[in-house]
Amino acid sequence: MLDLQYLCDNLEAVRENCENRGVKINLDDLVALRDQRRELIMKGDQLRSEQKETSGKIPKASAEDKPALIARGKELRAEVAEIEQQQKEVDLKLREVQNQIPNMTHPDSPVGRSEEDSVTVREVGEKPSFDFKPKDHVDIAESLDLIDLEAGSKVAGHGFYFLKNEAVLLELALVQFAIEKLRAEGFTVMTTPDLARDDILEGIGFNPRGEESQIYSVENTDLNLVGTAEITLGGMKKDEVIDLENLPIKVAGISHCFRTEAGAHGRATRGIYRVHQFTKVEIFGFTAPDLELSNEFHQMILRIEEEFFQALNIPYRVLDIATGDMGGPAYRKYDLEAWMPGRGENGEYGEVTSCSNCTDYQSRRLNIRCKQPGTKGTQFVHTLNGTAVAVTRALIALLENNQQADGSVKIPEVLQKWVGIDLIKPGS
RNA sequence: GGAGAGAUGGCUGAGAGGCCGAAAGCGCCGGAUUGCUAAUCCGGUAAGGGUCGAAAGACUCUUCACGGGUUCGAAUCCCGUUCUCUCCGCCA
Repeated sequence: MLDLQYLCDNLEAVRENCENRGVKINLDDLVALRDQRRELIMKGDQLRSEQKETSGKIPKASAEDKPALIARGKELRAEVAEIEQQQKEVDLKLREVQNQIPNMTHPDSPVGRSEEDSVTVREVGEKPSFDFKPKDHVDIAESLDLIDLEAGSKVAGHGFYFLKNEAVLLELALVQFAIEKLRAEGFTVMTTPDLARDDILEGIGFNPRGEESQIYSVENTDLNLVGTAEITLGGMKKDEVIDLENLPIKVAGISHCFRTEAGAHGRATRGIYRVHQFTKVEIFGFTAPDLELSNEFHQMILRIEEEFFQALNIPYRVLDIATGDMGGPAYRKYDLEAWMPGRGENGEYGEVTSCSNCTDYQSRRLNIRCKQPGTKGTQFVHTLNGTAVAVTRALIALLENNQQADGSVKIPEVLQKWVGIDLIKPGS
């Protein structure tokens, strides 16, 4: 959510930004509602002021003056209630409009409506060349007995899976490797709740209930299965005031991610590329409200994400995501796409991680502020998030890039200490 | 799941219908003083909305977990909710 005052003071810039982001919105409504709100506040203030004054006189008033004052007090109470009701309604409408307006955008983000408009920043690593037809992860997993998709469908439906044997060890190894790396980078690591309340989801920018929601919600409660630990890691500081000297806060969390994938039917449904549940290690940061600092933090997250895939020896490219494709809260967003030799005809890149600088868009709604000792007031912190590793996608890249002609798969060296072997062989 | 206790400013913690946006302490800021990794003294110090103002600021309203209610008037009384703590039960 953006600041109301800011929105009204920068209508043209906001209008252009909405245009670039592909968000249709009537900003005139916003201004009209803001004006209504202002009038109601002024009227209400005036009435409450008189109300205070009236009731304040009563203890000292003479017996003959009292009844009139009390009667006036009753009148005022009714008038105040009326105004407050109107203001509540206006505030609600205002909030609705405000929530649809996306964050402002980094000046360097490529302008465009779709994925194709994103810009490749760099390609890193050498794509493996095979002297055989590389298999996709489903076929590899089949011959090595690593994933049971049918069992997943049986117990929970399409989009669920069982990892088996070395795939289990690989999941744990990927998580451990990520955690080890993040601790070395100074992050406080944690495991997080897999459920969160509606208001936390909304604060982060998710729409927990509704037709096209990506979120599984639990009936008869205000709880939802989280789509990412970004929700819980960001939500953990809700309503807090943080001393400036304690920023930045660097946290990372292991969680499961649950996504309904509503509207994604028919898109890359094979295997474990698009699933309803996966394990992820998420990076999250709270910084001072200073673009220089949060942009720097953003670059650090990107660096960590890249180093992770470099260490696994998986080729990838970095995309600077176009305005129309980055979602409401982000000010700037990068994706890492790993090379997946089994995708498409001759291999394709597939998204494995992303990272966003959300500036104060999330913190405003979550009410996460910071305070500098000795200064008046508070400011909303900047929040950032990124994926250290999303296990299923990383697993796809790992299996497909490291497959051998004999059907075996090499384990990247950095993971071997956890997996315990250097090669997954058929029938082993 | 059952019983009880609680939720007050950045933190600790008083307050028990009007004199309370709220004592005191800590912390923080400014100053004085002595000098020596500090002590003492004095003063200041909540957040948010709105109006006016170029700004500094002035004025005003809201906020004592949240939502209702009683009342001319609620941190204070009543009801509901959430959360925390203690005890009991159950349980990995």
